[in-house]
Amino acid sequence: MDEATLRTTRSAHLGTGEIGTEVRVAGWVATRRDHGGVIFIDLRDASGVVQVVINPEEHPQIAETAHALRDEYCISVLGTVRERPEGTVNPDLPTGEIEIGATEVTVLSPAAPLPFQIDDRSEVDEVRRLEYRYLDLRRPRMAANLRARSEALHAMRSGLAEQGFLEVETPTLVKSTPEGARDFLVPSRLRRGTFYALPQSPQLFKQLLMVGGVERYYQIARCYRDEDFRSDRQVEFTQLDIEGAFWGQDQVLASLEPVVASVVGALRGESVATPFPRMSYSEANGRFGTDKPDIRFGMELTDLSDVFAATGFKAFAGVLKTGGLVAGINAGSLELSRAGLDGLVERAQELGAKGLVWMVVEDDGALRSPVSKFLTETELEAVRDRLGAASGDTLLMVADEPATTRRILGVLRVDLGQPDGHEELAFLWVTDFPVFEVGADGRLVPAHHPFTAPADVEDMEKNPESAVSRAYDLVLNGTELGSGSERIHDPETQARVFRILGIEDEEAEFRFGWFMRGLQYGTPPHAGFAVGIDRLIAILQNEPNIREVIPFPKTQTGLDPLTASPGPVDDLQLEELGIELRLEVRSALDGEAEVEESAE
RNA sequence: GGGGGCGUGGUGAAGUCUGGAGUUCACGCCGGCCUGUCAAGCCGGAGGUCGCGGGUUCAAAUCCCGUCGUCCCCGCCA
Repeated sequence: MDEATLRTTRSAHLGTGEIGTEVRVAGWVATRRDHGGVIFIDLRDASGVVQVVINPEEHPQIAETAHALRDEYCISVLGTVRERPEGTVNPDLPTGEIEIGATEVTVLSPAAPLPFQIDDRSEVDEVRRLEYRYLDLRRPRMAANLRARSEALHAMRSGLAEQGFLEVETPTLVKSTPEGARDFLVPSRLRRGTFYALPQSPQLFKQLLMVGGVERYYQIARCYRDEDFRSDRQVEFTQLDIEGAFWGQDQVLASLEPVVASVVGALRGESVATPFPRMSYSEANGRFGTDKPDIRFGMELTDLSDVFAATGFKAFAGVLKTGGLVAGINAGSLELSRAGLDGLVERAQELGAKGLVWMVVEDDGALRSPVSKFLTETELEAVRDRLGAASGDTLLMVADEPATTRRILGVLRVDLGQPDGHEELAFLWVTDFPVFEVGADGRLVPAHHPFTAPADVEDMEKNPESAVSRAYDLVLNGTELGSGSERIHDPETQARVFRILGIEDEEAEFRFGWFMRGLQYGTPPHAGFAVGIDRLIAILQNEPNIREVIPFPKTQTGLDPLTASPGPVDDLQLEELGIELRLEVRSALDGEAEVEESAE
């Protein structure tokens, strides 16, 4: 088979310039309009669509073939490019001024009746789309997203190559370091009883590349985290991973900004102002109640603690007495029913609030609220004033521990105020993250990861809970696109961080000894970042979830409907690995198989 | 681990609240007619155990219980 025997040009490359020339095109039957006599075929290939005309009077030998064509048949057509007759030009089609008068039609492959139509006009159940992903990829939406993804990767690679970055591949079978997310494990056959893990990120390898004298590294890296799915989370995802030696935060941000901007340019044809604005972690939390603020809209948090300093309203007074925070947002004109307002209260409770105070501003300025009767006129007036209340506005207040108050109002703010699409792009660097957070069990956990450099080592040991790090996030429209930091480059500081985290020297040696040894050999100060590519492209393509920009994604329960993966394996395979399934697991699998058999 | 939405011919939806014959709409599929359409048009036809299991009832797509799948959210995601 030679391409020249199947086609000599691409559909979308044809125009009035080719009129009179004989061409051969190949592709898929997008639509077929059979008039009994003349038959029109819209032939689609990767470049676009061109109209093929079959006239049985001129070429009776191909009429039968053409009549039998069905949607999505793969065909090759020989014919002559000609101007369309007057009045039949299609201005909606890039090739709409011309058509191909067919002299020969060859069916390369017929297509079975389709499970869904190859167009964007109807929403098809996503599992069905994934089961037939190869057909889904022919639809304009997915074809455009695949193309966009490719262009984004290309823009990243060329932008980083220009800056002298070296693309280095790190392994995807690595040592399990049970920190943070759950690892995917891969059993070793040659060393039975031991396991590789799939990498959660190339973090330690890229740091060792800095030790290895690779001064500027990047990789388009596949990463794996065995945690529950979300619309912006798959267990397997792709990040743009970079690291630079002799760098600090400013060099990292300055290197990434033009790369991200060129991706936006490639996908949207618009320019993004650089440098991106920056905001500290504490400012972001104070103003927006989150470390990933969507700054496309206001509705900022207002501290009302002083207003209620001497309040008789017990719910607020109690919280304030124990160092809590009373804050509010003005959600604007929501026009919610009582049930709608109750829904907000439920949402707040779902997020962990003890309660939510709502107030609706009446036409006369009065505040309609279940708690109005507990508040003085002075307090109500101050609330109106501080929140800039206008007639019809809904005001929401939360009283709790400061972090809880901010977090809940931050989520409600996004629920109620966030713009629907992503027409506008608001990039933001959030800087000066804390080194540690207090985990659920009361122990300190890294706010980013344990290799993040503290701003001040002495301060970190004295006040670990409030210590600031050299870590930063990139945020786009309220979505965290990625994070990075200046890294710890001396082994002693690294050991001190591990100790604060409760990882004793012996354990640190067992888990990270291989890495810490590397730090002993003249490690340059270094810093880096990782950008979530799936999220970035999804937002730029205005897609509601990252599955739309991943060629073969998984469902929320980790199933790939196309391959029915994950699936059971042979006993022989398990035996080679020295693995035996627990009885209840095995019988659950057998039960499933029986159910499937009896269904047939 | 928890909360919620959804599941109806091949596809998308309506019907479910308020039980009464598998009813309807659009697309697709099959056949016929049709020589300038471009989401072609016209005529005809086929196609569904209403996700699955159980219960209530004279009667269940509809009410109840359970279960499976899926999506969204909380937890989780160094």
